Amino acid sequence: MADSRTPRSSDGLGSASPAPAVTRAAAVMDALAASATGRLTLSDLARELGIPKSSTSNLLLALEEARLISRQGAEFTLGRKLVELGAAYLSRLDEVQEFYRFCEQAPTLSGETVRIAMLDGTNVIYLARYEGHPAVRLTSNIGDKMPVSLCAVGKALIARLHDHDVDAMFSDTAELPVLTPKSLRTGAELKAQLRTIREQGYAFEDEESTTGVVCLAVSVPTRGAHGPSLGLSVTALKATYTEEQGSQMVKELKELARSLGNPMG
Amino acid sequence: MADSRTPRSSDGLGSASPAPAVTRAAAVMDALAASATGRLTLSDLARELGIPKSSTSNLLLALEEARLISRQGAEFTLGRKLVELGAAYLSRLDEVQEFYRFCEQAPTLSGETVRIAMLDGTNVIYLARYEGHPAVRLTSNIGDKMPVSLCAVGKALIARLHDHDVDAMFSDTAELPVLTPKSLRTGAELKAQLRTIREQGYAFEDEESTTGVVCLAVSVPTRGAHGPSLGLSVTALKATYTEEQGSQMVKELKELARSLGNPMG
DNA sequence: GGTTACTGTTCAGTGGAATGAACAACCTAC
DNA sequence: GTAGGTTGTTCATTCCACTGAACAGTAACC
Repeated sequence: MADSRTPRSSDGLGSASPAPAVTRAAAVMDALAASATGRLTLSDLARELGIPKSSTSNLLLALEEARLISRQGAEFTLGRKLVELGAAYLSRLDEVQEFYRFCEQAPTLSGETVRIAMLDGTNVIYLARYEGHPAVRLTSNIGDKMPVSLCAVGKALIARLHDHDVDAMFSDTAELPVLTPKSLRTGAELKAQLRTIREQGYAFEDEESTTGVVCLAVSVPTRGAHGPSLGLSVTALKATYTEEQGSQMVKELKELARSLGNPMG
Repeated sequence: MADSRTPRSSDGLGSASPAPAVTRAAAVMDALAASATGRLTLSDLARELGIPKSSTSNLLLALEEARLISRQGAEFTLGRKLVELGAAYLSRLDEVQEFYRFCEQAPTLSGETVRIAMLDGTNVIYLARYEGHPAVRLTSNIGDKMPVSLCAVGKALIARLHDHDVDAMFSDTAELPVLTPKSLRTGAELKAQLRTIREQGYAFEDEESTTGVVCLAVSVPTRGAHGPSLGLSVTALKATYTEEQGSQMVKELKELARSLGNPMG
């Protein structure tokens, strides 16, 4: 009862938003990004987002004109403009621009796959990858998302948050996504690891996302006050990995992180 | 007289648009992507786009909530969500997903820098890069844009268009952007090359974007009816480049292109 | 201190965009 | 063929988001 007055609050979107069309447009793109095939029809979108079909039609027309989405017959997909904009975002991240240059100066790392990733909610997004002498090529691509609990970079990045922020993301009993038998299962397990990570200054992943693969990661000091939270990781084969090699990698990762964290490093 | 009635047509945006807020939001992101520093204030944006400040404020609030832009003090930048969306777009392009795998099977190419790019208006956008044994590492990054007239891929891609489409993009006297003394200068010069490219089946770039560097490129047959126009290029040093090596590269590029063009190649 | 030129915010009035019912154009089905 | 399920489109009505002027807060200038 009570204030069932607001007719539009039926959708889950933020309550009194200033430019609802924009919020909805973003929801459309999210839905397309989240859908399995990346293709949805007008009716699909209208149903999923709880927007009247006629309004959805208008919305899609505007999005299409802006090339933020693309119409393919009766189906809609994300548009090319998004590649452009995403690239523009990355081109402004000096850390990414400098990443390749710095990787080459790290003797141990240069033989392995090094990646730089960004924290995004409870996921990390891989931004760039350096493969010195690709013995094993990872299947992961730039832009791929990975739950923080499943990878070393993810753990390194949330280890930097305050406890109550982590608590807000994961309750102790929260069920975490699982990819291998060694994947962490609960929020509590994850938080226990964070303590170790904070003490050591780096994170380790032991076949938690891919069997046969281990990872080391550190976080990059954030430049300025508002930049995204960035981290670096190295991937190695469990079969050939040694602690000795690991500590050398961590050392080099930390150097890289320091370089990237210092403007004009 | 007559229909000077529409008060809002003062901005250069498409006339009667259905969801103007969306069109404007896209314009905001474009402006941020185009600006030199990637940082603009509310007033900057309002002035540049010809939108009242109060409206701009609302727009920015909604964009920020959707994480399509990010506020940093008084300045706005593109938002992280754009990386996510751009990545989602690319992850649906099977050609890009398969690109790395196929590159490794090309013996000559595997020692060079191979790239896959997408046509976007009068520019190409580089989507992925493969560096087998990086003798020379290019400074270009994924997502970088390049005018079609300045690179082999660009020329290969517009060679595929009909003449009248090319004419619509470039008049004969159009002044093309110039990066080196060898850059093409006019639309007419460009169009003359297209004929050769169509005959040969590949495009060549002779130090037109970077002195000391040559490029070969072919276009990839478009899958389905609506996909983007994709092309492949190899980069080599002019100093070590031979015609013999070139014709081998073209052969392998064409094989790659054919593989990528065939679903489940 | 006063002036000017900015910044971004507030708020009431209003014009245009969102709405939903009715529509048309398909399909499959039995 | 008629019914039931789609699909996306159209259009008059109505309400809400946009507007613009007035506001407040800051910075630089003489």
